[in-house]
Amino acid sequence: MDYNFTEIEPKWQKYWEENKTFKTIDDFSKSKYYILDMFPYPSGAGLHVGHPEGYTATDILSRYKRMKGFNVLHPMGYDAFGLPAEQYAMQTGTHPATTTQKNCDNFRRQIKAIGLSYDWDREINTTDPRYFKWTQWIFKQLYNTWFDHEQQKGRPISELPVPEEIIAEGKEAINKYISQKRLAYYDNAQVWWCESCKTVCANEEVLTDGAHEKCGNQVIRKNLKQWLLRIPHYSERLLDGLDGLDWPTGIKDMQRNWIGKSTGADVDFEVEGLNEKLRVYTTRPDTLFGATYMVIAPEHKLVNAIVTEDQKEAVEKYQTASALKSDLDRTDLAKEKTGVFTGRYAINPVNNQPIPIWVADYVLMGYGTGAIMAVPAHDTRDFEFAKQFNIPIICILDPKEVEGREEILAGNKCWYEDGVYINSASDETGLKINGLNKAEGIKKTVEWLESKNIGRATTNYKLRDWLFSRQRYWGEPFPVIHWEDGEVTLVEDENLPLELPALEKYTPGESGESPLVNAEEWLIVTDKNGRKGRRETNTMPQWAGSCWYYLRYIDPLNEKGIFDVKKEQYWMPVDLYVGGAEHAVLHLLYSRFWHKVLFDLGIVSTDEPFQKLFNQGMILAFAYEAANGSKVSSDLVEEKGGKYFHAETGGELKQIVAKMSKSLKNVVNPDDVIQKYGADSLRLYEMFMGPLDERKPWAEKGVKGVFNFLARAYRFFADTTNIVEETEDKEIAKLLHQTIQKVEFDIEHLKFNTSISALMIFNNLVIKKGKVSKNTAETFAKILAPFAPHVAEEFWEFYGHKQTLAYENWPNVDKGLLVENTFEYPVSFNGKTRFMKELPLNLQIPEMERAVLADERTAKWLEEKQIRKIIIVPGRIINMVIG
RNA sequence: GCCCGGGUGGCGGAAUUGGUAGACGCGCUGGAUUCAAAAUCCAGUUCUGGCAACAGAGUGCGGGUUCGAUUCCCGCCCCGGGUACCA
Repeated sequence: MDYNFTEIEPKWQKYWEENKTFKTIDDFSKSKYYILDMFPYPSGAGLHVGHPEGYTATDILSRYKRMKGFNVLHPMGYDAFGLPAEQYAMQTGTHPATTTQKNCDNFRRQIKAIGLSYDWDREINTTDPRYFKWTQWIFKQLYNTWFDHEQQKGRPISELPVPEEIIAEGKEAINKYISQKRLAYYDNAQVWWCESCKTVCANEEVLTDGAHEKCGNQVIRKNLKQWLLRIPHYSERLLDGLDGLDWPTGIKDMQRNWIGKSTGADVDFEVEGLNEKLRVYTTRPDTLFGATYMVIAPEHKLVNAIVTEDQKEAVEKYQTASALKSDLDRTDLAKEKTGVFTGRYAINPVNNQPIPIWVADYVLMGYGTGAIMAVPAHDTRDFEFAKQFNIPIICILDPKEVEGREEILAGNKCWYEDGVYINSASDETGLKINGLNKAEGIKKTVEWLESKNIGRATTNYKLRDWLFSRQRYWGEPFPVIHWEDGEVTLVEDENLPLELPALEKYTPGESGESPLVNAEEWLIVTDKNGRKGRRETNTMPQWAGSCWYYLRYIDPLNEKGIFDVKKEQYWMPVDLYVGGAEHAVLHLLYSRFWHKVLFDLGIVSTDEPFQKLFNQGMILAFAYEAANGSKVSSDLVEEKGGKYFHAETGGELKQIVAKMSKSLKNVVNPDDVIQKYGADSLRLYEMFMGPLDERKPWAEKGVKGVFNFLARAYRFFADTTNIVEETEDKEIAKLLHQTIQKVEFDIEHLKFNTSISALMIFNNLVIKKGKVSKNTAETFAKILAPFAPHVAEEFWEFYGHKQTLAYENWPNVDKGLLVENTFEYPVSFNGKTRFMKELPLNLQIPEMERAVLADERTAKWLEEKQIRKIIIVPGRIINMVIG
């Protein structure tokens, strides 16, 4: 009986498809389980073996949960807007929709060949007008929502209270006021611009070295009219929500860092000879006594007022210079700090001392107030700056028993941890914190500031407004019209979706406009009064479609609404969401933001979308490196006796592990693996490689290993002569139930590698025994089914069943079979295991002691030694302390 | 620099969370089968010494706690990811 996977697998894939085996019914009486994969961008290259890693894991869990009686929602779709299809259109004139369609068809074919149990009737595609109609609809909700900070909740814009004085100013002022509150707004924004892609990018899409994440080109700053979303309003909610989620701590930490909450105080400083106050934000108001200078950002609006006549030239020169610098230059840590004295002094409110005001670009306009008080003794950046410009450094926090304390007290070393205040009291102002520690100092100083009305406790966040438009064709059009009189209106719901016009040319406008400006007929609109308007030519970023797709799977064909309310209440939240960690902050933060807005508006029933998140690790591949460190393409590598050589130069190469890449020619295509070993082997190997969340290299030899397991299992379990109608052998029965238990536990904990190992161990035993009862064989087929569903269905049919086993009950563990009467104890002397001794588990400790002492092997280890102590842990170990 | 992960045989990785380190798989060695090979089956395989029984060493490094540490604590080193003048 040969394991003929090329026959078995298409047979069952056809069966599942024809019988709609995995169609999900909205049966509200059953317990639900919503298990979601991050949907792919359908690239022209097709799947690589990294995709099926997460997909297989969720498929195993889905199949298992079905057998456990759950109603499982397990859908797939495509995040299909994106630049590659548009770039291809520019080169060839092929409509992006055509390219996208083709790529999706290929992805679907590849995914189906893996035997994944998706409900294909729920497939969605973000570029489908029936889908993006609702993306546009959500945009309208964002536009028509404001955030009530008091209630910490998004509310309809119609409920926004407008102050009397604004109403008095008239309609224009009211509209302006309202637009300042909308979660989506249109404004001039300093944005990142990629000259090669001819589009703006969100902060998050710019890498730390200033390169565009998508293309690697260096981005520049540009001022453009853009759509932005006020995600920072939801900072606190986004932070709070994390606590209740079952997510990897690393991802939660990354989101927390990204939101970047900090608490401190705003403090107002009088400026000498000027009727202006300089407001700073500090997290360390307690160190005010140590403030020896102040810094304002070069773009600060008070710079011109503060700078004195004789410093004017130098400051202006500095402002110009830093305006020209890219953000990369400004944030490059390697460089030295720069700055210029303004010539003017501020008054430190805690002791009325004048301190110089400097302009320096290490202070950023976009955070806090764009101005700081500098405490060089207790802040490393200020310390560096003060050293450079010979500004006094006054230590006000005694670190006490710390190495280098003298240096710190002398102001030669920076100290930013806790301590006891010194030099921190003023009779004149009444603030005295000497002797207190950091926490007490902060509290007392803030109270003092507030009582004098010169400062207040404040919270700041790093999170910025989300730049939500792109100068692209292949994205969702904004349902927005800009009228000639300046009014902005949204397209009526009944006129959604607003579809993309056909274009002849996909090249973007030079001035930074999207290709949509070329579609004149689409672009220009006239209302019933003859007023002319122009449609928004920007389109939404790719994040838009992926922000809410998990909601559409719930009711994908609904034409009347975004989804049915009852269905949403039944299926949400997503119970398990599996995907790559590269979406840790972007997609997952954006999604959570939209979801919370929809929740506040009463559209969805849960505050958070994804209850449990799991990140699969990246699949890497072997690559080869020459002696000089250069990488060698895999097709030029020859293996001889476990060593690797360059096919042309003959030089020995080192095997390394690297990301799969076209240039290294080490990309593995699942199609090839399936052709050679079958889908069940592909699935098994994806899971057997190692823990799901770890990065690990693909090794074809490993695929062979799991293939051997399936082939061995097939030869045994598909052979009638091995399957007998008898009561089961005791050893097999016991191991079978241990295996059920192990597999079940491991699936629940997403430890698929060890569950497969357990199945192998069982397989090895029955083959050794030579025969097995029919009942056992059927049970084995069931527990194998989530992992290798094709071959499991084949066994099931072979044992005479007419229906799929996809909905058979998961076998129960017979606990009675697992009870052990004896245990083989490792007997150790001083912690070193010396021999094994089997003892009944019901033996009392003194009896056990006697039994071990009576053992002749014990005597050997006791020669000339005394027993000091005997440690016995029933069911675990026996250890004798001798000496 | 800071925040997360992670370092275990020739390789991928196990270890019920303090109790026999190396499950399972790959590779390798020997044997069976075969004219031969592939496939398959059986045995062995952490390292060092020994024919063997056995002995010693061993989970990145150095300390510590413990009868007992891959697991807990302290101090380092290396690799991966994130972040970066956020006051």
